[in-house]
Amino acid sequence: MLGTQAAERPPMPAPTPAPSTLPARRRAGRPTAAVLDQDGITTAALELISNKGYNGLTMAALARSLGVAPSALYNHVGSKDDVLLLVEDHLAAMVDVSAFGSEPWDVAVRRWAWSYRDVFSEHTPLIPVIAVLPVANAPKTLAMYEAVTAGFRDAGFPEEKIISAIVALEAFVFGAAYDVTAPEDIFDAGSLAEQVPNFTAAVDRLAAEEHARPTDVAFNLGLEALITGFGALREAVSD
Amino acid sequence: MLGTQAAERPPMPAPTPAPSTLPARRRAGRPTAAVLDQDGITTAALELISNKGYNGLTMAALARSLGVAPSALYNHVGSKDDVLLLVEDHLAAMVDVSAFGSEPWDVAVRRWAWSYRDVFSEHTPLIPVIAVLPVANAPKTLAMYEAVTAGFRDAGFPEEKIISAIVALEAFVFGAAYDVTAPEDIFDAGSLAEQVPNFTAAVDRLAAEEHARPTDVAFNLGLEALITGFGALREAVSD
DNA sequence: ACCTGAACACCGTTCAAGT
DNA sequence: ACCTGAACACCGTTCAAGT
Repeated sequence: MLGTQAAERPPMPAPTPAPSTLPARRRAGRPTAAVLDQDGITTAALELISNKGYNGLTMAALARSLGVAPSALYNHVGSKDDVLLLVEDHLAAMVDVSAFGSEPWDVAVRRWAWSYRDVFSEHTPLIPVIAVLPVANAPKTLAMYEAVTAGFRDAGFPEEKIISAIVALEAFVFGAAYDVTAPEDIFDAGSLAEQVPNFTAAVDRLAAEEHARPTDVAFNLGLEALITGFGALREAVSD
Repeated sequence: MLGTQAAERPPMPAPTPAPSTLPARRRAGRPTAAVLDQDGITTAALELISNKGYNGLTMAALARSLGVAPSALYNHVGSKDDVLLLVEDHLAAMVDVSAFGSEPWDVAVRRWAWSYRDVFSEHTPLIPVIAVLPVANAPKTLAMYEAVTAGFRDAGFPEEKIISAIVALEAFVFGAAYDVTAPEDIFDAGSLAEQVPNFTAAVDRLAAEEHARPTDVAFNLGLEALITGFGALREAVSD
């Protein structure tokens, strides 16, 4: 018993710790300089998600990767949802809105929508958060909306329809982001195949036809229909 | 101490319990007739979701509402995700596909899509589950796909495009289901309003204009664009 | 086969104590 | 103000024991 107990902790810790590459163990109490901030938390969360996925993003794991106790995080965020919000806003800044203002409207929408889908298809657990997210709490997300709205206005879109069109496009983008993550054989009816002959035939026919990823073919089909439909709403514009 | 201990449990339980309206406490061991099945679990889960929302749907709460221990559930489902799958398949049967085969294609798609959105807008936590769900495990969901596929084929849709069109419509429906749940002031930029003038103007303009719910206006706009765009893919058909 | 009851390995979050 | 450490009230899931 004594032997195993001794192994748990060094018997005489040095009063002044020797210089070491190991992170010095922090004593309780306020550190002289804050070790955490929202940017650092965001970066660590993204790193964790990239390595372990969203199941690996726990407050404990996040704290560990930052070298602090879990409770320390709550000095900088109100909840885990706040962390997800920080991540979401970071990702919104990566969505490509550069074509609005430089390219024709349809080209700009196409580039924006594909980029938006690609970014969030790797982060679908954020979608429920975004959908309910007041934009006031997400400045980079808001900046994205501003760029897109300006693009629609300059393209001659009637102002009262701009938000509705963006909301509809965004709904399609989010739904399509989930579809990207679906398993390839999601439409395999298995033993029930003979009970759904039309469906099975259509699935087989698509598989025989396609070269591109089915999820990309579907996204392209829907996006082009939306662009065509919404393009007809535009009023005559000079340039 | 003796007093409090006595209060925890009746000191002498009757060997044969007297008839009572209280549910008789089950002893350990296999009951003579199974008390659980998948239908009962599904019904109890729906009831729980309806009363307490998805946060209230825990394996413990589900077991309690069924009068069993939580571990008993695992004789009938493999995991909590299996429970969500049972609920999803039940809801799929409530989606209105009745217009396929009796009404024109565009009317049928319109009725299906609105119904699909309405059903799942109250059950958005299922959407991540459906998106990755192999249809072989969800017979009622599969039956819905069969009805829609047959409707598209009979309307003269080229077979190799049917699945892509359905996937695109479904993506839009799922994204729109989230939008229904969004708070009304989701687009209020707050103190950042002056930094996003185009966006703020468009949001204000929409608010001044609309009578219907903004989420319904956006859904209608997108759905009609998709119906128009996809309708053009149809080949000439006799009836 | 199908139940109970105890246990396991987690969660997110709170809060007193320390500097 | 910003950290540690202990504690709280949960989770979903496993498994031996019982009939």
